Amino acid sequence: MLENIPSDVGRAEQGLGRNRDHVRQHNLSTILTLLHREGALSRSVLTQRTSLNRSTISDLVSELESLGLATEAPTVSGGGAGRPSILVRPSDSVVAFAVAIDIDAISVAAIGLSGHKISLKKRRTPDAPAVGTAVVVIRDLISQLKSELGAGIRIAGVGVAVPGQVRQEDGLVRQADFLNWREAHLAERLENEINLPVFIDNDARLGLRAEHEFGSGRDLTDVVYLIGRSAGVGGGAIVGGRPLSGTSGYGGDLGLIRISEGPLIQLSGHPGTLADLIQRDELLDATSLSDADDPTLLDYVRDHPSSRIRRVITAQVDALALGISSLINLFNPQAVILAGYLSILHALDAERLRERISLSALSHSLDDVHIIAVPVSSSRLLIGAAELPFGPLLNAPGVFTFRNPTSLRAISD
Amino acid sequence: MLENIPSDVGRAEQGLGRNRDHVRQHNLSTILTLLHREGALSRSVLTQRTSLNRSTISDLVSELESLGLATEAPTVSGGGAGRPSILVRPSDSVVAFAVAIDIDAISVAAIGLSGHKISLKKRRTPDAPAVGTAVVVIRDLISQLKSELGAGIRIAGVGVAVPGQVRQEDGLVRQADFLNWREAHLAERLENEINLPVFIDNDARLGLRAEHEFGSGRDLTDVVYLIGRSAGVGGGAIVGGRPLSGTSGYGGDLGLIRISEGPLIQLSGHPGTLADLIQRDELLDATSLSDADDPTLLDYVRDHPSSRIRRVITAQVDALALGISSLINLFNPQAVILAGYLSILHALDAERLRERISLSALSHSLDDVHIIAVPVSSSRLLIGAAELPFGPLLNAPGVFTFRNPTSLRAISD
DNA sequence: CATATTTGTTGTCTGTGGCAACATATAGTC
DNA sequence: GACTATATGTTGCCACAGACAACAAATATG
Repeated sequence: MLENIPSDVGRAEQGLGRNRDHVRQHNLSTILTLLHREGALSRSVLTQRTSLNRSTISDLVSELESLGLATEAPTVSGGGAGRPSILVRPSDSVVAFAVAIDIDAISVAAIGLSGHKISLKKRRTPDAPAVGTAVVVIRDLISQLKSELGAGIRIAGVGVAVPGQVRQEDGLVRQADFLNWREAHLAERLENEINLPVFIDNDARLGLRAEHEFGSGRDLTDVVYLIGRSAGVGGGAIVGGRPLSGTSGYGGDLGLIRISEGPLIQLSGHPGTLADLIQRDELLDATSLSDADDPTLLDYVRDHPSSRIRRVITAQVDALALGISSLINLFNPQAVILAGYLSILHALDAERLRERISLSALSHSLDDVHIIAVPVSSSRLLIGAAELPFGPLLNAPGVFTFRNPTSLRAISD
Repeated sequence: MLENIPSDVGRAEQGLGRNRDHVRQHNLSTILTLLHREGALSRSVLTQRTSLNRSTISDLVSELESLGLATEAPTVSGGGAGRPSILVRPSDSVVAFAVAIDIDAISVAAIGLSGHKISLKKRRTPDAPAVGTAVVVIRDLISQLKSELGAGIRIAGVGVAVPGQVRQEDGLVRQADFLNWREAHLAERLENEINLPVFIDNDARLGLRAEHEFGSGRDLTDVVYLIGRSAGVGGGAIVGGRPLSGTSGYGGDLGLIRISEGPLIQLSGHPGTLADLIQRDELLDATSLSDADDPTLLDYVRDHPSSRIRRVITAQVDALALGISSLINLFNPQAVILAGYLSILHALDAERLRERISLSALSHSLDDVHIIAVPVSSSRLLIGAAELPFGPLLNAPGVFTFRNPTSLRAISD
C-alpha cells in the first residue's frame, strides 16, 4: 500500500513533447505557484502576469477553487476606476509539515499553502538525536499539530531539513556529521510511520530556498547563499533561477569552497575550506560566554572589545571574503546572502569584508552583486522545508492526490 | 533597417502562461533540436522520444520540411519487422558561421544545421589582432565561405568564441586580456558589417557546449569543464542541464576557482587560482621546445623525462587536483571534462591526479563522477560557437526569420 | 445622475494534438 | 511465393484549451 517515495509528479516529464493536458497543467501550476509566492492576487493581476485571457483566468481559477486549492475573498475596491477585481488566495486548508532537525532540538511546523506558518512545536533533545529518536519525536509532534488543526485540513506532505548530505532521489541521509548519522533511511522510516510523502533536503539549501522564494532573494535568478549555523558553515546556490543540486543532491554546499591549500591529509573536516576556517566556536571561546545565540553573541562582542576577539573576527572576515570573491567569480550572482553566524561577521566588519572581496573578485562580476546579510530565523528554514512537499502539488495541481487522510487520523487516536 | 541585436526569440517568454501557439512552437522546437543533436532520426524514433502521437509527428515534420529546415531521406530498412520508418534529417542548406579568435589566428567555419562542419577558413595573424582587424578578417573569411557555399543557402547567423569575459545581453567583450581587448563592441561592429545576427561568448564555455551537446558530455545534466589553452585555463559548467552563465554571462569561469590564498594584492592575473597555478608555459620552459602544440608537447615530455619537468608536472597536477576536488564538492557533477593542455596533464599522471582528488573531495560526490580527458580540436570549439546563432532557430522554428539574404550577397561582389 | 473605465461572464470559434481505422511495407514461416 | 505478424505512415474526425467579442457589473469622477 505504501509507496516508497511519492512520484514527483511533473518534475521529470516522460516525453519531450507537449500536449493540451500539459498546457492546462502548466497554467494551473503557474497560477497556483504565483498565489503561493505572493500570498494573494486579484484576478486582473493574474491576467497581467500570465498574459492569458481574462476568460481563461476565470476558468482556471474556478478549477483551482473546485480542487479546494484556492478561495475567493470578496472583491477589494479602491484600486482606481473600474469594476474591482476579485481577490484570489491560496487555501490554507492545505498544509505541509515542516521539520527542522538540529543538534539540540527538533521543530515541526504546520505551514499553510500561502507560505505562512500556522503553528509550531519544538522539543529539545539532550544530545544530537539518533535516527529512531528523531522519527518518534517527529511523529508525535506531527500528531499533536494535526489534532490541533482539526478536520477538513488536507496535508500535502512532510519536508525535513537536515544538516548534512542528503540523496535527493530517495531522501537517504548519507552523512550528517553533527548528528552522527550515516546512511540514515529517515524518509523511508518516517513515511512508514505517518503515511505521508516525506521529502528531505539539506538545511542550508532549504534556507536558501525560503530566502529565494519569500525573502531577500526574491525574483533573483542567480544567488549565492552562505549560512553559519551550529552545525558549521553551509551554503547553496540558485543558478539560472533553479537550485544547484548536482546529480545526486550533494551539490551546492558552498561552505566547502577552498580558500587555502590546507594540510593535504584528509581529516575529519575539510581543511582549507570556508567551513573549516570559519568556526563560530572560535569566537565564542574568545568571549567569556559559555553558550549564546547569535544576537547575544553579537551584543557581547560589540560591548566587550578585545584584541583577541578582534583577531578572530578579522581572520574570519578575511577568510569569508576570499570565499565570497571566489564564489562571485564562479557564479556571477546578483546577490550573496549571508545568514546566521555569517551575518554577525558582516555586522561586525562589513567594510573590511567588502574591501577584501573587491581585492580578488572580477570587477565586472562585482558590479552585478549585492552583499546581503539576513538574520536566520528557524521559521525561515521551516518555510523552505515546507516547499519540498508543496513542490509536486504546485507543479501539477490538477493531478495531485492527497494521501489517504483516514489512516492519518488514526495516528492521533 | 538594422536591428541592434536580434531578439532572442523564445528565450525570455513574455508571460508565464502558455497557449496553443506555445505548444506548437515547443513541439517544433523539440523535434528540430532532437534532429540537430542526433543528426538524423526516423519518424518512429521521434514518436518514442517525444511521446507524441504518430499523426502529430507526421504533421510537425511536414511543417519543418515546408519551412526548409528538415528533409526526408528515403526509408531505411533492416530494422526488424514492420514498415520501415522514414528518416528525417536536418537540412544542411541552413548553416551558421562559427568564428574562433585566438592569439595567433582567426578561424571561421560554416556549420550545417546537422552540427557538422562544412568548410573552414583560417588566417594567421602576426600578433593578437585588434578589434578592427578582427572585424575585417572575419568579414572577408565569411564572404569567401559564402560564395563557396553558393545560392540556396540560408544563414542563421554568426557565433564568435572569444577568450575573455563577454556580456551576454549585447555581446560586449568586457575584457579579454590575452587579446588586449577592453569593452570591445565586437558584436555590434560585426553586425553592422555583415548584416547577420551576431552572438559572442566565452570560448571555454563554447567548448563545453560542444562537448555537452555533441561530445563526451552528452545527455549529462551536471558537468564541470576545464580547458587549458594558449590563453590560460578557462572553464564552464552545466548545472541541471543548462549552462552556468550568471547574471551577465561572466559566470562559470571555473579556472578562477581558488586553491590557495595567494598574495592578497590584486595583480594582473588572479593569484591563488587554478588559472594562476597551472601555466602551460612553465612546462614548455622546462623543455627545449620554443613553441609546440599540445600533441608535440606531450610527446616531447614523454620522451625526455627530467627532474625539472617532473617537478613542474607534479606541482600542476596537484594544483589541478585541488581545484577539481573543490569543484566536485560544489557541483556534484556526473563528469569532469579536461580539455586542451589539461588533458595532457591528465595523460602524464592520471593516477596521481585521481589520488589527490580523492583526498579532498566528498566521497559521496566522488562516487558519482567520471574524470574525462579530451583532446581539444578547434573544430569542437567552432561547433560550440555555431550553437549560438542556431539557438533562436531551434527555440522557435516556426517564427524564426532569416535575415535579408540579398544584402548579404552584395558583400561578396 | 451620467459617463468613463475596468473587470467578470457567457457563448462561440479556432487550432492543435489524440485517436481509430485503414493503407503500406518489411520480416519470418510454412 | 503466399500468408501472417508486426510496425509505421495516412486520413478524417473529435475533444478540449484558450482567444475573442459582446454584454453585464461595479467602481471613480464630474
